[in-house]
Amino acid sequence: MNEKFFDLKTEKQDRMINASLKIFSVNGYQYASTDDIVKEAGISKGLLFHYFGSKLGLYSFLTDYCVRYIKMEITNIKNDKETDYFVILKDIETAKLSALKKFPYMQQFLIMMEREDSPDAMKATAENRTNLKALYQEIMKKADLSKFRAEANSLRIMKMVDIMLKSLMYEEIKTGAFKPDHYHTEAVSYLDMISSLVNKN
Amino acid sequence: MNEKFFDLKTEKQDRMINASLKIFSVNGYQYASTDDIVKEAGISKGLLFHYFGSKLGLYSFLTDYCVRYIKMEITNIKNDKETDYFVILKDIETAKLSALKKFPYMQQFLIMMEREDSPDAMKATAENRTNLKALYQEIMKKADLSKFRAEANSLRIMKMVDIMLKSLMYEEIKTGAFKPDHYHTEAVSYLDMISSLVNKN
Amino acid sequence: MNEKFFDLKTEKQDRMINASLKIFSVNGYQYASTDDIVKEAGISKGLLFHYFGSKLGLYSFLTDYCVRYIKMEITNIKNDKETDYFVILKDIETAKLSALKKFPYMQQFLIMMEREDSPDAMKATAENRTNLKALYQEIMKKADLSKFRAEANSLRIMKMVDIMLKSLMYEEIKTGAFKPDHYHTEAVSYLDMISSLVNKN
Amino acid sequence: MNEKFFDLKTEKQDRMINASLKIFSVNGYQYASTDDIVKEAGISKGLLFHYFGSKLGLYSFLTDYCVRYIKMEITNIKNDKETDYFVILKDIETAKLSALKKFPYMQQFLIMMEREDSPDAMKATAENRTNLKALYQEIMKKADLSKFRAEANSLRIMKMVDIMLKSLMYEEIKTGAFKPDHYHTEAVSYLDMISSLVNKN
DNA sequence: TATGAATGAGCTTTCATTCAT
DNA sequence: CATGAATGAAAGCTCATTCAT
Repeated sequence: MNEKFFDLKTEKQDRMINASLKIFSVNGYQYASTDDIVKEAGISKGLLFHYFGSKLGLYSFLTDYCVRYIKMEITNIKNDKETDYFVILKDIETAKLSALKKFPYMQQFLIMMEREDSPDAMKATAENRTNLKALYQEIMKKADLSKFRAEANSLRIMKMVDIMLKSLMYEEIKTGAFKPDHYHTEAVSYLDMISSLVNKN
Repeated sequence: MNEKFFDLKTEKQDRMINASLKIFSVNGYQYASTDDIVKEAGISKGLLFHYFGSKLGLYSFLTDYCVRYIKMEITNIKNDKETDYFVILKDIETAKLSALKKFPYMQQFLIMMEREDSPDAMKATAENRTNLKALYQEIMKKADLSKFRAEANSLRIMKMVDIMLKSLMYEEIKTGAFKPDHYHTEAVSYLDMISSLVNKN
Repeated sequence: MNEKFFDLKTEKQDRMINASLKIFSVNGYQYASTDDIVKEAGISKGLLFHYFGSKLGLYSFLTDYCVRYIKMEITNIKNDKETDYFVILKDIETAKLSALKKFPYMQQFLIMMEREDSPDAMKATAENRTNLKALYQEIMKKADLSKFRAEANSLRIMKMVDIMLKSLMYEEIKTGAFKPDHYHTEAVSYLDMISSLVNKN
Repeated sequence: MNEKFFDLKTEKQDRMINASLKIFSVNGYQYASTDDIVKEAGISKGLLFHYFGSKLGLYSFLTDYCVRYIKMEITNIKNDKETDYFVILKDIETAKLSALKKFPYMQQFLIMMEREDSPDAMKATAENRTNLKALYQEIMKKADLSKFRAEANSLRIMKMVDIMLKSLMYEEIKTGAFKPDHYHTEAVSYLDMISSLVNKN
């Protein structure tokens, strides 16, 4: 991408980013048309390609941008003392919720990114997907997994919970308008249930 | 579709079906090119359209075919007496495994079908998706959910398990060659673990 | 074409000819599909091409066949003594009417042939069109044009009448089912009117 | 169609229109290839579809455009006082002649349009064909048909003249290069002759 | 910097024609 | 003689990308 993008007025940057996130989130990489993106952003076709070179370049940039932003939100808010796996997860969910204020489509974009089936898009985002996963693992080092019942294989539990939360959000995205608060309530319900099943006592 | 397709030698039918399943599974509806399909099947472009009318017609046929096939496998193998939710699920997994012998890409195709984001493809498969879901629900009526611990909300548990199994397979598909046996072992491990957490005692 | 066509049973020959005439008449050369023709004739695709080599070859054969047939009908029936231009024309119309008994689509085919806009079809039928025109001119040599009023340029009158009759039939063909008797009545009305305007007294 | 077409330089608009008129006139709807049109117009494939959406959309636009243009020419030039049917017709012919200066293929296009046998093309032009016919009828209300001899059925005479003029032009178009002036002379000759036969005295 | 008209490779689909049986 | 499954060139159309202004 062309670094001069950051010299644009913040308002225009955000307009372009939000428009792109929206179109990619709603349609997925392949069905997102650059025509729709520039219409939504109120800019010209040429400008998009001037700054991002290609549709894939734009997608790649957005991936970077979102992962960086989410990392920041999560790093800021987390409570370093907490050791309960499920409580930490709930904190992360709360942090994500706050990221949606500025960029309403950011979460949807990240969820869609992980389901992307376009080979190009997958290649372009591989690094960031790994990146994000690493962050979660880093955070989760603090979790005290010894609280888990003996029957609960901790790796499997963690993967299951991860998949569960992503699917919940994906489902809401697909069945119409995604409502952050409703999702948050659902997510907490699941986490509480799993917690009561997995933690001792 | 043109019913004369079924008059072709079974070998050719299977070659066409397998090739289509493969290309659609690997690329998704939109990115699956009819050129690739005919190349893989070793037939001409015209023939494909002679039998299936359109790319969407082919996709629609495959959906029908797979759902019907899987339903048959599941109906045949299930043990009517069993009431344990997790044991029933394991029986279903075993049934699916056997379906893969003839059509290696059938499961992948069905998994991809449920994630399809092309509006056309979604419309064409809506009925079959509902259909398949109904079959699972029918089978699951026999499950005795009173075995679940009080903390386990049965609807949430069932949804979670469903998502879990699909994601497991999807993950294997996406990270290279899908190996039925490996998937099966994994699936059983998860089911056993969840069972031990959810069932009383 | 393959002359062995004439060794086929007359019934089959006629079935193939009638089917072809029908499909070409109704759709015109370009929109007539060989699939429709073989379906209508109850024969296989291969047979059609075995005898006629190509769609154009079939079309060309039909042109020949119809022109020859119509020439025969006209030659047989005409009254050699008649000299009134318009009476001769009415005799010809009556002769054409009788040709429709065996080949219902023959007239329509010939009318459509003259309007054909496919370059290939036009080239293939040029000779026969000229041929047919020559026959009419030959017959019309007997007409006593001195009966015409001075203001009536005989060449222009003849061309006008010719065009008029063809258009009348074309119109009936295009607006649904062509009814020979209705057409015949109309044609005679026009001929009578023009006669009364053009002939002296 | 995309209204931005009219923002293009007039020269380019005319180039695209003329090229399309030419290719459609010469080949008819079905045989007119979009490849030929863009080659003739010196533009890319994409541009054609950008402005007109589809081959049928282009055809439909041209129909509109020509009918509107011809209506304008006819409305401008006609002499409101004239009541002689044949003189009015000659005025119309003169008006048409002037339309050909800017768009040489306009008349040919309209003539071919009335003979079109493609179902799609026919549906798309039905309204405009009716439209054009209505204009002629409106103009012809001023004609004083009481001048006609008793033997001349006015409806039949008018239809005959109409068919005659169209066929004259069609014939010239089909037998090579259409020459407006030559056609005009021919048309006037026919009109004068018919006039002298049909009008009293 | 910003525009949007213009491009063309690549896709799905059609249909006259061929050829193994 | 007869079949019809199979072919593939050519058509209409899409959309990410370019470039003159």
